[in-house]
Amino acid sequence: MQPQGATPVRQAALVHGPMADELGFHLRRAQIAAFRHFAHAISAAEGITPGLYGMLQAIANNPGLSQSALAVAMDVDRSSIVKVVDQLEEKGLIVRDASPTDRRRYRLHMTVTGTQVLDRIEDAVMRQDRAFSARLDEAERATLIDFLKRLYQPDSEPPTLARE
Amino acid sequence: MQPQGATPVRQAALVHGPMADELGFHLRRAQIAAFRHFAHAISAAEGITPGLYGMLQAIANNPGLSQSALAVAMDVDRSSIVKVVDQLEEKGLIVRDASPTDRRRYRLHMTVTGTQVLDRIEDAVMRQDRAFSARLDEAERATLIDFLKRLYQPDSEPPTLARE
DNA sequence: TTAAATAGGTGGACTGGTCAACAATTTGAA
DNA sequence: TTCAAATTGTTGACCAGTCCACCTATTTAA
Repeated sequence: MQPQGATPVRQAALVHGPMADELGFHLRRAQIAAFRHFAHAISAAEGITPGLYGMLQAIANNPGLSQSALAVAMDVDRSSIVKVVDQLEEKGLIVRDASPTDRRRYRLHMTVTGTQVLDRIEDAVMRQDRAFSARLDEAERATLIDFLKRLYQPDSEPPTLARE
Repeated sequence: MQPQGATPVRQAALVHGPMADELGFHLRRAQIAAFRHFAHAISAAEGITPGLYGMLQAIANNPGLSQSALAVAMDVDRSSIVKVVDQLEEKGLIVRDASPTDRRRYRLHMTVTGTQVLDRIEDAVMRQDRAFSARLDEAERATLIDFLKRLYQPDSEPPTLARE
C-alpha cells in the first residue's frame, strides 16, 4: 500500500518548465502528498484508505442509502462499490440491510462497532488533516477549500455543454 | 473512456458530515475532476495521461537525465519507470541514449518528433488547464497554486538553485 | 582487489478502476 | 393486465499503475 517515497537521496531539483504554471500538476502532487500523509497516519494503524474512509462517512451520514446511490456519490461504477462494501462488511463496520419495499436493494448502514470505529478514526483523520495543512493558517485553509470546491463542483456552469 | 460521472439522474446531494471540513477530501475530489478533465481534452486525442505528460516534460526540461533520477523526480519506484520509458520510446517521443561515461546508465532525451508532439500537446494542456480553472480568476489561481505547493513541498525551501 | 553501491530490468502481486453480461425485481406504457 | 424496459446488485475479464524482491552489469570505494 504505502507509496513510500523515493530514495532518501538529496537530488538537485529538476526544471519543471511550463508545468510550473499548470494547476493540474500541483493538484496531483498535493493529492499524492495528502494520500501518503493519510497512509502514514491512518492506514497503517487502522487499515483504512482515504477511499474507504470516504465511503464510511457517506454511509454514516446518509444511513440507508443504496449501493447505487453510493456509487453515484463516490462517482465510481456500481460494480466497484460491491468490493468496497464487502470489505467494510467483513470488517464488521457496516451491514447490508434488505430493503423492505424493494427487494433488489440493500440499505447500507453502520453497525454499532462501525460507529465507534468511525468516531475514533474520525478524530485521527481530523488531526492528520490539520497536520498536513500545518503550513496554512485558518483563513488560508478555508480559502483553499473554497477554491477546490469551485474546481470540482458541477453547479452553475456552461449550460450548453451537450452531455450524452 | 467516459468516466462520466454519475448517471444523468438528479440525485439529492449527500450529507458529507465532518468531511466537509477535511482538506484531503476536497483535494481528492478536485484531483479526480482534474484527471477527468485532462482525459477528456488530452488523453482521448493524444493517448497520453497526466503521468506520461509529466514524464515527458521532465525529460524535455532536463535532457540527459537518468531513469533513476526521473524516478526520484516523479516519486515512484525505479521499476515503474521502465514501462513508462518503454511506452514513450515506442511512441517515438524519446530515446534511451547510452551514457558514454557510465555504461550502466541511459541518458533520456526527446526525439525531434517528441519535441514537436510535446509542443502541440503542451498547448492543448495549457488551454485545458485554464478551462479547468475557469471559475478562478488569475489572482485566485496563483494563490491556489501557492497553497498547493506549500502542502507538498518538503521542508521549508529550495536551497541554492539558480535555475529557472 | 574485492565488497558494496548503483543503474536498469524482470516477474509476481495487489489495488482500484473499467466494461459487459446476467438474474431478480420493479416500473410503466399499451 | 401484461409484458418490455429499466434498475439493483453481482460476477468475471481486463487494464493501468504501483510496489517489492530479486537479477545482472558496472562503477565506486575500502
